[in-house]
Amino acid sequence: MMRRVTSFDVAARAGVSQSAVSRVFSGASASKATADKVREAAEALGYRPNVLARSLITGRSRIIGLVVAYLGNPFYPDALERFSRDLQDEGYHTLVFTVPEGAGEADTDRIIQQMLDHQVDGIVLASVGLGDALAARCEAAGIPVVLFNRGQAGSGLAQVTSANRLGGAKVADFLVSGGHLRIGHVAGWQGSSTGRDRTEGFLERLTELGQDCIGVEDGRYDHAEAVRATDLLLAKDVDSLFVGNDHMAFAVMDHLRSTLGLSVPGDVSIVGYDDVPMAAFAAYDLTTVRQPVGRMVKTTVAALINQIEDKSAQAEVTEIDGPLILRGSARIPEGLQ
Amino acid sequence: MMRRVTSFDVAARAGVSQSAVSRVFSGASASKATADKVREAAEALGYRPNVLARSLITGRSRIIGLVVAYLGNPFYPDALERFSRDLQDEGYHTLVFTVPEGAGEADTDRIIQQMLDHQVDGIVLASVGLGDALAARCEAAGIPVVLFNRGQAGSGLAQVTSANRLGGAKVADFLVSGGHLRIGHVAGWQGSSTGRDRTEGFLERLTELGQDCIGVEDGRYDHAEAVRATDLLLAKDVDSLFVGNDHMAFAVMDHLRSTLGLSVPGDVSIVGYDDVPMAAFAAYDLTTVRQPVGRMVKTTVAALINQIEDKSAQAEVTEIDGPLILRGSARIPEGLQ
DNA sequence: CGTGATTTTGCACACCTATGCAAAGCCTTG
DNA sequence: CAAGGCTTTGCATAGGTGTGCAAAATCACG
Repeated sequence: MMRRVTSFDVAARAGVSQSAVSRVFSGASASKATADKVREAAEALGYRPNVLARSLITGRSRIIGLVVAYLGNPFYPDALERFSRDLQDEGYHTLVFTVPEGAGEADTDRIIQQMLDHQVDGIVLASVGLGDALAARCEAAGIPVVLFNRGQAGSGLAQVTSANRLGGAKVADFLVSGGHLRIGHVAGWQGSSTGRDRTEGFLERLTELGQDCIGVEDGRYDHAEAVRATDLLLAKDVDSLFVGNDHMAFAVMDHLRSTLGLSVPGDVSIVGYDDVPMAAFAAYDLTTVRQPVGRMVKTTVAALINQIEDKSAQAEVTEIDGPLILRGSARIPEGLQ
Repeated sequence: MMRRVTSFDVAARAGVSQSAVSRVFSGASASKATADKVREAAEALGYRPNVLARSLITGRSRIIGLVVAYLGNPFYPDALERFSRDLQDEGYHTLVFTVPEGAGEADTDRIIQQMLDHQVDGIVLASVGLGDALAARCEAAGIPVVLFNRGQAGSGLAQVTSANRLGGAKVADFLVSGGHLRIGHVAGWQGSSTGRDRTEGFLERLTELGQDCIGVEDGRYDHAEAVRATDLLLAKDVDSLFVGNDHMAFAVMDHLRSTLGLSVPGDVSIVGYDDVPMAAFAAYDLTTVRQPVGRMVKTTVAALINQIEDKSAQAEVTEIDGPLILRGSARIPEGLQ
């Protein structure tokens, strides 16, 4: 195993000092002449600056910690892929941390410590289920944090979500104008801001429209729970369901069609939330509110880098609007055909 | 922003030398007495060793580079989640690199360089589409590499795959004993070893059974291509299709049922490969060969760590067998009901 | 208690880069 | 040509840890 080639080697070959080499590679000022000599020598020797040494002295690792809980919901892999790509484009890298299913305080602490140990420059918390403790501790450690697809009122943390209340309202508008009279709601986990906001926006708009919601059941973003909730609502004879995310909506549709032999949208209209790629598959053809992942990720990255480069920058709270995507899982109002 | 607390601070408080502190935290020998004093002082000051400094001097970062191309196929998020978790358990961390869609030589080079820059201790190449150049260069850089779900004959690299040839053969057995007479194959990408192996195992066994394959079309692991391939095979009047992975099989089923109005398995039996979680969803209920992700990942991690800790360890080539999972997308032989 | 073997400890240096500071170089202008 | 301003350069040090080496401490044993 050859010894690594260092800036001293390059300096020697180029006939300059080590600091000159450093300056050339860190973008500081240097004359054209020396820059050329240094680059040539570096090229010849195959020199690359040692990231670790650089991070050690600058205190900036150019690594972002991405905390994620559950990749089974296809919304998150999609986001993860984009995060990795966008951060790469900005010269950052992505260290992934997964939170075990039933993560307790202890697990959370360990993860935080590990991120601090690696001196990540910033953190993206891309998981609805994470306790507030985690966010608070990141904040306390003085590391920029952005919550992705997760809000936390009054936390003072930056956050990027879709316009969940508005999205919920759009679904209400859509179902009512579609002539549905017995509307039910399999809610997203009410312990999460996204779940609550979608539900509230939905119910408020229904009230404004003078329509009742037959029933609300918490599906906890979980397949089995969603099925259980669906059964409860069916007992109340619903003709339509707003389901808190696509992942649950698939389970609901499968249950309605395969287990109960019902027709969607013939017997029950289904509307989801997220517009994951699978929602467009013909087997589901799910009408749903799109969360614009691309823009959400770009906004998150921008907010994070902004905070990193200007520590005094205040935390922004961003909501990104997404359209209702009309497909075949819910009766479509005549005017919109 | 407080200054970080260093091993010197701990040493001072504990009344020992810095090296004593270092030894306690790096697991080297130390007397019980000093170890206790050091730990207590560290606890009081909130000291944690600086990972960067440690990596700089030991040359080991305890970071694994995970290269992945396409997370749209749910097999990979599942694997990624497990990698992150298992590596965390072993004290390693996961730096994720995504290869852009049409990645050229230049992109590949950049990714390698970035991994080398970060001095990753090992690399997992979890992508079938990656050029051999990447693998070769990692090897050249002297960093342990394991190919995940991807083979490369004669490369001398460690690799972990499922038993793809055997899996293909199982499908052949199953379709033939189910009484199918006009069998077609939407192949996985023939530029990948997984694709080729599944196809070869399948075709060889068909031949052994004295049965012809009506036609083979390369679906390139892509939705649109799979649909195109399906149309070509349907023109030959197939009664069953072995599709190279589940991800394509979903597209094929959607196309058959929704676009063409055919019944699965009534008109055409479909068998996939992977057994991603979605294959169990009622809408598809896909008969498929399971790739045991959990064991594949664990094996990969073990092989990688083995190579890291014992550089002379020779690269192992592991194949892991997985069962055919019987569901409703293909006619089931009477004996197996 | 003395001697030799073994463990523990501290010193000093290495790892590799970035950066403040002062000296040296260059350019401009009268 | 000289003076003054600006840019470039090298020196030296910091950043926080691991580790070889030799001294010191501990232990075993006669």
